[in-house]
Amino acid sequence: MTNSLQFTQSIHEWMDVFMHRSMRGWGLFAKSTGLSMPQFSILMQLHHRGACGMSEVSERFEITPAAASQLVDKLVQNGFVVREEDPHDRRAKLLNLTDKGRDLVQQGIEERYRWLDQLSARLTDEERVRISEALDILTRVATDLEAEPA
Amino acid sequence: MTNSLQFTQSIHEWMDVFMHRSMRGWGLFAKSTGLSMPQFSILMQLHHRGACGMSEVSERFEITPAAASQLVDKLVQNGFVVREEDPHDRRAKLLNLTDKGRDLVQQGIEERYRWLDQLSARLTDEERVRISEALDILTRVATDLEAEPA
DNA sequence: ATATAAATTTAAGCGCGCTTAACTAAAAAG
DNA sequence: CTTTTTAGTTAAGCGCGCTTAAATTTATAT
Repeated sequence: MTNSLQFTQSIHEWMDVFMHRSMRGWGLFAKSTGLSMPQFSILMQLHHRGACGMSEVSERFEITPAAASQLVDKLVQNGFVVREEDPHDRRAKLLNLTDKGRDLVQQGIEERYRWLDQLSARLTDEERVRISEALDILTRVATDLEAEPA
Repeated sequence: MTNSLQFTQSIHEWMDVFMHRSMRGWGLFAKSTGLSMPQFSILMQLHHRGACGMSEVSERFEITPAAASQLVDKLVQNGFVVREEDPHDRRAKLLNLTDKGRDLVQQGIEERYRWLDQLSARLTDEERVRISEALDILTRVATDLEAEPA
């Protein structure tokens, strides 16, 4: 209990620094590509979760199917995404990243991680080990917490 | 060098989990208040950096003075911000949070931290100490890195 | 005193993401 | 085989954040 306060303060400070820097970089990258944030998010989602239909986009982003369709349409027009027919259900579409889309995502991910790697370069071996262990614990607990939303 | 890869992976994983959850919560809160993200950001900035003029808002968010003026205007109309004359320069305005604005920010901050505190509750005392130390190192290094942008 | 610069506001207009409503086409149910 | 449900699209229209351009007021420089 006594260290709970210290923990709280440490994680809050880290969060402030981290969020500020990370969001900034992310936003700037999205802007530099000419894509809006919602458009870029769809690309990222396609990358992380793989091909999906329009309805899934609609549900995950909590927008109407109409909005999803229009949003995706711009990505298709710009050559980042292909909209194919689902062979199992001809009503549905299968959204997939094109090579161009995959490149952009990869570029975004690298951009996003660059700062963290600069951080890494400034640490000693011992610090890296300790931080690595600490973050693994946090990740595990956070993942657990997500899994059981109750 | 050998542990550099492990560190990279750990921090990237943590980043993914953390960003996802954190941004979602933040966005939902902003939405629940009826404020847009840019509007809410101005409130947060006023809270963190204190009163300032229109030009500062304009510069910090990289928008034109006109845009800043209009954005702030909505916050004023909704009673979150007051726009007073700067006594030292009657051309300039001094933006300040109202009590209502301060309350909202406070609420947002608590919302934003709630998840982290849930995380904390699941850790042992020893884990908290170790994580706390690790994050402090990261925060220090990150702050240093920001300071010398070169 | 006059000219210039700075801080801000107002107005017009654009693109975006979003919603509702109406529509098409294919699958599933009866 | 008809009816209903599901997946997706299109069109009209709204609010938002943004920009440029023009105007206003106050400070600064000459």
